[in-house]
Amino acid sequence: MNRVRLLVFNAALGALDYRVPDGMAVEPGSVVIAPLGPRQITGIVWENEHLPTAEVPDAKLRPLLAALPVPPIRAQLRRLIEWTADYYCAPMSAVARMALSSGQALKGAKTAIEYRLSGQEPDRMTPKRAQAMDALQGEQGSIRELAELSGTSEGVLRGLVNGGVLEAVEVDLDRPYPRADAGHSLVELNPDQEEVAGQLVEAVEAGKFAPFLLDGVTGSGKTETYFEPMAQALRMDRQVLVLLPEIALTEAFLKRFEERFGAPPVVWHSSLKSSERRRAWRAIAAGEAQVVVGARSALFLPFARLGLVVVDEAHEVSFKQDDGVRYNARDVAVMRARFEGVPAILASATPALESLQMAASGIYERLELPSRFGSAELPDIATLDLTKHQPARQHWLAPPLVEKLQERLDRGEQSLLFLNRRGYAPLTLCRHCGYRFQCPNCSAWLVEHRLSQRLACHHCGHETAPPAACPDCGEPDCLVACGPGVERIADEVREVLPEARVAVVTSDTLGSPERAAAFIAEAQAQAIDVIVGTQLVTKGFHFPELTLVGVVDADLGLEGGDLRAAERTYQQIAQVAGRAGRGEKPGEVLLQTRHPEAAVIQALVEGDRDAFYEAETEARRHAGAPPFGRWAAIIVSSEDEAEARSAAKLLGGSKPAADGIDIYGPAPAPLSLLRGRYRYRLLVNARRNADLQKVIRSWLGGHEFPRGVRVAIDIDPYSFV
DNA sequence: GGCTATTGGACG
DNA sequence: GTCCAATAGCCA
Repeated sequence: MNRVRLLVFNAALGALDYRVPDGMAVEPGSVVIAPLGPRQITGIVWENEHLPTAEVPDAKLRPLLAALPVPPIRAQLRRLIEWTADYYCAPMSAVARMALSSGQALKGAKTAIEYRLSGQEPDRMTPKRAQAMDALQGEQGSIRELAELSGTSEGVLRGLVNGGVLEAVEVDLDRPYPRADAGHSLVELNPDQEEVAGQLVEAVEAGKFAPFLLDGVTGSGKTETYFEPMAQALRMDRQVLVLLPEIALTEAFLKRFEERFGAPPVVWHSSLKSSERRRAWRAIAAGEAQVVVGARSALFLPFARLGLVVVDEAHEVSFKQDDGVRYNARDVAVMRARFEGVPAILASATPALESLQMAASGIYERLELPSRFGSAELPDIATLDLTKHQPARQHWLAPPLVEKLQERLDRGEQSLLFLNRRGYAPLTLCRHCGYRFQCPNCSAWLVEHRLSQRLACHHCGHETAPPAACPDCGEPDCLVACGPGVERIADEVREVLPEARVAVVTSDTLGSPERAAAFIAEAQAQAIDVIVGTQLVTKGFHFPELTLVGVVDADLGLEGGDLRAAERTYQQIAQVAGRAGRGEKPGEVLLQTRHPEAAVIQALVEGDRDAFYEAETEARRHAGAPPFGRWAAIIVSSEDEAEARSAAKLLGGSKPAADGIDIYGPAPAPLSLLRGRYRYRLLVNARRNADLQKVIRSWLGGHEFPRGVRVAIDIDPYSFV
């Protein structure tokens, strides 16, 4: 009897055995439809020895219903799915689902009927028919397209179809992508870039796993450098995966890519339409998509012959997925390259400490681009002590910063103000009774968005219109906005520099690729004088006339005291500073701070990255954090506060005592109410040699929880939220 | 007894 | 996850 094991797309079931009916051909990796009770489910044929399950007698097995018309998921990707599920303590089915991320593609080709001349003569010739036959020589298309082309009516053409003069052809709706050409337009590299590019090209040629840390200062031309190994992969007819942290960044990247390779790459992100998704997925699986640029979800795409993996802005925290399967795309990307046996390039101007450590210990090869491209110099960074230079009441820009902005405006240069807070004001309260507007689903204040006239929660999407009177005491016109968001800073700029053209750049205003492209075009055409933006503006953008960067609140990121606060602050400010002085003119950066003596701020001012990383390394060693130890967070949540608390307590009461493992908590999670769920958190710290995942699995595996309770495991947590 | 809400187990 | 059947809870 021909039986197979399936990984079925159901977290609770995992693996089930089925019988392969006569005449159906399946192999490991085949995507199939199987019966489950009265329903049908999708599954992937898996190796028995990789997917244990309870033995079930042959007689109980039901036959598979169908094999789907897609190439089998290759062993390399199956191993990656296993590794990811194992490392992040996630169900394999949830990880596998990310690989089959286009339901449409699984159904196979979507075809349409097109028509072309068959060579047969019509039984009866009319002037219209002659005109059509004349115009359609060598053409093919739908009836509508051909009618347009020939200047005749659809009726005339239907007549020709019935008479056999036009023959029907079935065509694949998913048109092939334009081919990228490795030699389309070569860019000139400086000697540093040449050297690094040469090494990377060799690595692609060798076709072996090799992880690289491409460590280049902002503006050093990292992208152009890693374009060369990409070109090498194209010459070898191998595919390339490029991961970018934000969709907003892809526009700028696409433009540079097209200039270099003569055709746009295939893009992949969560907001693709289902038809685009199908087209991309099928082209990737067929090996026809040459270069795929995507957000982290592109990691699990079924490449047919991957030749290189690139992670750009590899330090970005947005590579850490925080819902569903909580994985870090940067780390999984390296594993993907490893299973595929190809090089991986992590590119960043401010690498994560873990990445630097990997380089220091010889696991990653570090390649440096120490200077900016061309004549550009790194900008001067100085602090602006807010305790000495106080902004006016209800204002947040200190006078010296305003003067600098005015100077740039007078010279026709651009400025950028960075504040990592969307909206107008982070808190609204009633002047009369002190009532604060809070989200009903989360323990968070509602943020006022004046542009859209809403009070919005940034965690769950809850929104209301600002009321005319206080909902608590009923006093009319009593609401006051507290603190600044980017919209409010933009208002302040318009007030102090009335003639300046100001643009607000956040995920609210730059949500779609079209709007991102429009903004970039406007900024490059010098139609904007002052850009006010959140972390979205810290990366990727290249505006040669931008010579001043003001960080509105350099201390903001240090609040909250989480593990990576200092590193994130350093990276964010170094990145945003890197937007200044990328052209001929030198750049200047002003950091508004109340703690000019803080180590992070000092390191930025001195430009002493090594000193910062050394201090940070010591802090990590002390906290048992990566790379010296590892953390995991276990979040117990329920819509019922008491239920969540008691479940968390129960878990806490059964903490295992394992060597090299410490467990803390439970305590209310930093956001103790999120999207209507009450949350408690336990933290697990493991020495480097302890098996963190194994301890957690056996600890949680021995527990039954009430229905409403969810337990989420976050390995290597980032946000600590 | 007859109806609905809840819960636990099976699904291969 | 979802369906189904057994069970508990409720009213008449």
